[in-house]
Amino acid sequence: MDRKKTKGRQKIPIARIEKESDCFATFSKRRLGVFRKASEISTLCNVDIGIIIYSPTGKPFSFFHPTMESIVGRVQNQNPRLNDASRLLEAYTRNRVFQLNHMLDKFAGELEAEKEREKQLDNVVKSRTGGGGQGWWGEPVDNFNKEQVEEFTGWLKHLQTELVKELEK
Amino acid sequence: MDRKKTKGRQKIPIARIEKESDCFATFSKRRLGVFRKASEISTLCNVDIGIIIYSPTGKPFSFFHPTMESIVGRVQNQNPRLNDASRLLEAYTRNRVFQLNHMLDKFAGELEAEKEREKQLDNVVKSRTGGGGQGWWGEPVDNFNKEQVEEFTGWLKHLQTELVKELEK
DNA sequence: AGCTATTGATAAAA
DNA sequence: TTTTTATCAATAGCT
Repeated sequence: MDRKKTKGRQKIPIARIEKESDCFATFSKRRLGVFRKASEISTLCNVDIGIIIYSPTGKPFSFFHPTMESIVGRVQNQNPRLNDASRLLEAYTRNRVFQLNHMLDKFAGELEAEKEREKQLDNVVKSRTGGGGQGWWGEPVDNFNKEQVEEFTGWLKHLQTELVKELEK
Repeated sequence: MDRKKTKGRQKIPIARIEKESDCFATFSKRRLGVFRKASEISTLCNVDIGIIIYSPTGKPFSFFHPTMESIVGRVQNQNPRLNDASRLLEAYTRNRVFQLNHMLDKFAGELEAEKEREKQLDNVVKSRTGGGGQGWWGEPVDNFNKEQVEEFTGWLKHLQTELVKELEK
């Protein structure tokens, strides 16, 4: 007998999903769906797009094509004041690397591989935030947990977005 | 005979659509599709999302959630910009703690004393940022090199000062 | 994290 | 552009 294995996709109302586990599952699936759609339209029509979305737990996720700089850059051209915000963010990034290295040096200084890892971290940071890339999810990042990179870059992008929102008022 | 009226949807490669009219048509439809998906996920999961997309002709379109509510809420504040700067700083600090813990976890996981040190670091940072206290620049911290604290808080102060200067303009 | 039965999105045509 | 139709793609409910 061939009973159906599942009910398959069912129609749901577009309203708050109260059950937390369902909400998280839906968010995971649909977030990827939105990013995929964004990627497709940017490729099909050769247009730039940027998305920021916060998870139910408040964690920021983002998608930019080709780069965050290119998206935000256009806004900056219309608002000269934003250049200052950009400089701030750059300074923040530089200091952050310094800060992290310092912390690692203090708390993990005993590790032999530390120097190498610091270098890797530095490279990751540079490659994630530097201009001229092929888009943020071009090449995979070796030697580094992808989730961690997402968290980190997500935060940087989050900060810039907040600044943009603030200064656009 | 009932010949089909159209071929219906056909599979297409995700590659640049060269024909301009097709490209524009696809952009129109898919832009709405992306916005609809964004609206749905924000409703289903009660999350915030923002999208900026540029049309093939360079015209910007955007979708934000929430919209009205968040703006109205800010207007009610006396000094919304300073509050935003504070909020930024708080978010920065929270993320920084999270990030540092992750870094330590990743790069110094081998250390036996790691957990203890993480705890110490966490405590230090928490005492810097602790809610309802005298503010993050309060009293000095035990269990931590004074120089390091100064360096760290110095950077935070610097960031806040810069933000305030920027946002007060 | 995977699997299907369904619903939903959309390419082509008008 | 927007609508209709036929088909392809995304995903809700289960495991």
